[in-house]
Amino acid sequence: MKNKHGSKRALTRNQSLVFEALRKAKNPVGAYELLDQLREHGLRAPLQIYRTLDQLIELKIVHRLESLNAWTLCCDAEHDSTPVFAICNDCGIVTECFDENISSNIQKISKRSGFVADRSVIEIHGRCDQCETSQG
Amino acid sequence: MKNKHGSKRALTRNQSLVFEALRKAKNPVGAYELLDQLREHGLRAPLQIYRTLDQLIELKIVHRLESLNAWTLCCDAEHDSTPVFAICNDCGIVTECFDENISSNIQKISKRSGFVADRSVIEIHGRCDQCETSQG
DNA sequence: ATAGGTATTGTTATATTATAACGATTCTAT
DNA sequence: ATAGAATCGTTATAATATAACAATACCTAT
Ligand SMILES: [Zn+2]
Ligand SMILES: [Zn+2]
Ligand SMILES: [Zn+2]
Ligand SMILES: [Zn+2]
Repeated sequence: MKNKHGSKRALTRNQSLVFEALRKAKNPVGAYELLDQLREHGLRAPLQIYRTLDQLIELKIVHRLESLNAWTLCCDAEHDSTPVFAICNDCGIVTECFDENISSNIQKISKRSGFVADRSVIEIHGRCDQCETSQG
Repeated sequence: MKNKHGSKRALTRNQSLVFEALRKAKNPVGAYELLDQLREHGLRAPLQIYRTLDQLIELKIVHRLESLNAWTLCCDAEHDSTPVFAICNDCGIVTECFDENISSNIQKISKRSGFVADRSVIEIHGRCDQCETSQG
């Protein structure tokens, strides 16, 4: 994904299309919903979407939400720490946040059992502030 | 799932079948794999499996691993706190563990943004102690 | 610039995972 | 026993994801 100079390569056409679709969406988007939206721009097959999403994940600008089967833009291209996603059951909004302690606790819990962590999935379901206050 | 005395009801036939299949498995099992195994005992349709799994989750004796699309027995029927699953990429073994701090951190991270947590998914992928030490 | 090899992309087909709809059966309370 | 509610079985179908291979673009050395 990087060119020979190590700098970031511009996004390919498919990558840009998927990126823009995700950027315009309020909430995470499923693969087939992306496909529907991008048909008019020439994407016809699921694999074109899935491959592109994998590439954008590799580039660290997109995350997959495992408990939703959906994808969302990363809030910030630079983080190394494990993101924590807060997912609202009502409005579907997803907030990416970080917590030093959670990351270090995962390290600890891993070391305790000799487990070497690689990738963490942390997805909290509940109700966002807005839904909580507006509807009781 | 509880009878009128509030005590735990015995498992139904389907529940027992799925429970036993999970108990015998070393690792989490997918719905269609369960279906294959239980065909000889009279289960024929995916819904019979999915419904039963939902019931066992409701009974808090089974967990679903969101990042695997698979299910596993709970290590301990009594916990209230959020389980943390360590999933080995190599051998597929899944260890359910707990960490007071992680639970309280999730509370904090939630409160910070007014989010009210409901259900947490924490799944750590990596290599288990055994795979790590045996194969370098 | 051109040929040859490599990596990426497009396309078709298919696999895997999950749910909708509805009738049959069982359970529950009177 | 009987009516209503809940659960279950069955068929069909929806939703999500990948395998296989051909076509195209890309890189490298001449
Ligand atoms: Zn991020
Ligand atoms: Zn909300
Ligand atoms: Zn458990
Ligand atoms: Zn292992």
